[in-house]
Amino acid sequence: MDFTDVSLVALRVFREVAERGTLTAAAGALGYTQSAVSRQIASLERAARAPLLERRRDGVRLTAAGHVVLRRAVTVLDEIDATARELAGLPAEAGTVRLGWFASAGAVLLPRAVAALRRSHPSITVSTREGSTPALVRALRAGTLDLALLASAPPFRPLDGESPPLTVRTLAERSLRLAVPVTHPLAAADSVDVADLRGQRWIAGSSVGDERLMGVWPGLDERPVIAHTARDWLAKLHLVAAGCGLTTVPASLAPAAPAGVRILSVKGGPEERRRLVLARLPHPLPEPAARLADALRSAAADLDEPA
Amino acid sequence: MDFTDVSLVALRVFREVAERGTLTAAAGALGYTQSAVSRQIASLERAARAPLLERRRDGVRLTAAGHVVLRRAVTVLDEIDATARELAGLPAEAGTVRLGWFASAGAVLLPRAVAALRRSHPSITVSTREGSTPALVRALRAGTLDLALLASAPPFRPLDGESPPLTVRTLAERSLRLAVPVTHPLAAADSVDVADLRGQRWIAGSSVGDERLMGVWPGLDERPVIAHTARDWLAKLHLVAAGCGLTTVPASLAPAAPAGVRILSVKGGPEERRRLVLARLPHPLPEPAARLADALRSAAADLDEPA
DNA sequence: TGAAGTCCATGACGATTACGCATACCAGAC
DNA sequence: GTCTGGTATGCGTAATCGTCATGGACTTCA
Repeated sequence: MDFTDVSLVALRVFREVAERGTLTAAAGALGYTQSAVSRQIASLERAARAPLLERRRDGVRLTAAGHVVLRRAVTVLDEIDATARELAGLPAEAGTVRLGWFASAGAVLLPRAVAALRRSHPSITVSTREGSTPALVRALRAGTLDLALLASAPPFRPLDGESPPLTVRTLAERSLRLAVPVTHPLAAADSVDVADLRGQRWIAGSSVGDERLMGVWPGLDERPVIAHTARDWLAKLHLVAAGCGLTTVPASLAPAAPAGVRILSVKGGPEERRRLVLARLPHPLPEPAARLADALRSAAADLDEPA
Repeated sequence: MDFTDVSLVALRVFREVAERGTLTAAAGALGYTQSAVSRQIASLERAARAPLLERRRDGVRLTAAGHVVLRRAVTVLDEIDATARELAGLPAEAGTVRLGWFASAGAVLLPRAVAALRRSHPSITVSTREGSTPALVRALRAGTLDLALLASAPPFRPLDGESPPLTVRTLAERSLRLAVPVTHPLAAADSVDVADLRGQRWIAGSSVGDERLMGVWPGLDERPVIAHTARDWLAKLHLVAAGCGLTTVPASLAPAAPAGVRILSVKGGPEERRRLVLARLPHPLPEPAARLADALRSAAADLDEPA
């Protein structure tokens, strides 16, 4: 079995695995069994005469050979899909751009930029999906996304160690904010001191295990009390409005705060800088993607100006 | 069955069929049965929801949809094969050029150009194969060749009706010549009159059926006597040397005439112009192919000068 | 320290697929 | 008619590929 005899479904499975980071997840996404995916990958590795995945506790990562195959597989599969569209008489998908975004960008920046783009370039179709930073980074590498809106915190590491490195452009850099109920004593002032945050009840992000505890003000010198955990921003903010606790929010989310919530800055501690960045593969960007990138940039700038 | 689910072997089979012009020939080349090829094509057409081949008495021709699929298939298969090479640690085949040639070019122009190129650009690898004009044209379209050296006779039609049209460059245009044994009465002069060709015995090219009878001087007002038929130039010329008959030769072959053969021009009839042309796909040429094209051009020019 | 959860690999089995063989069909040459 | 190109197709067999079920390695939690 030579590599020239690989099957397209094996390549498709491999791309999905590269994007999901897990055989099991890829199987779910494809409607296969984990077993089937495992076999497909095994057969692909046999054809390549080299391991393509490095098996780790929490899933898999691409090896060097894996990156080679992924890059090629993406162009092959894109070509096949383009053929299918061409045969079906559909216009080439030249006018669409695929954007991935981290949840914090979904409430304000994303709708504004997409609306602006629809006004200025009505012919461009934007399709987007939400995802975690690693998922979006993998999707960029797998060629499933053109652009990804990501959050980045100090020490502003590169998004992944792979090569070629992703191109990253900072759209906005502002300090982390605090969401408090308007009924809360702290809500009286425009800003609070970090010392006043001791003993508060917090609404955290994903349950636990995340490297840093999202939602709780970083660097507190106590073990925080987690009253609730929620991934969804709307839920989080309404929990805050209901007086269930405090939480941190990126400054860019401020315009979307519902009634009953005040967004404050926090003084007295180390500055907590947060970046909103736009990432993409280093290759030249297709035209519609470049236009969307422009729209995102100016939407981010507008966000900064009036503040 | 969607087109996105085609199998690579189906694409490979299809490319081979496009190149050979016949299911049976493709089957032979691939080591398959004609039956298997027929089924693969049928399955491909089912996936494409459109006939890709037009069945004719003497084989098949690509339909419009067939051309779409062929173009895509070529890039897909090339990508796959490049992946295989990359995985095997082989250098990308960037330094090689594939040339096809019509038999008349094989004795003089081809060896000279390849030798010159080896001197001037030793790092370029040239791989060549001989073939009939339609076979070479199909191979160009199937992406199996970068360049093709072809013979062309009035009325100098385009090589095929397909689009995009092939790029054709004339390397040399000279008149058809006549090969006679040195012992023949006609060999006394430098040229013969067309009237003297009546009643001669001829050595023709491929048996028959070819649109025009190769080897016999065109336009004779009699039914020529075919003494022998031979496709191979060495055989033909030695048959001439042995006094078995006369035959026509392209002027470019003159330097390769063996002892015992004289190459004469023919006066008194309509001028019989023959072109030696270099054909390729209209896309930009890879660097090594451009160098070989240069070498062929100058070899052809050198051939013309000293004449 | 044991139970439960994550992940991937693999043996057994069944359904589908894809091949080769033989044959049918069609059209042109003689 | 018969022969010689070509393609299509019924049939039997062998290989492929999915699912199911299980096992092994490891982490997390009580």
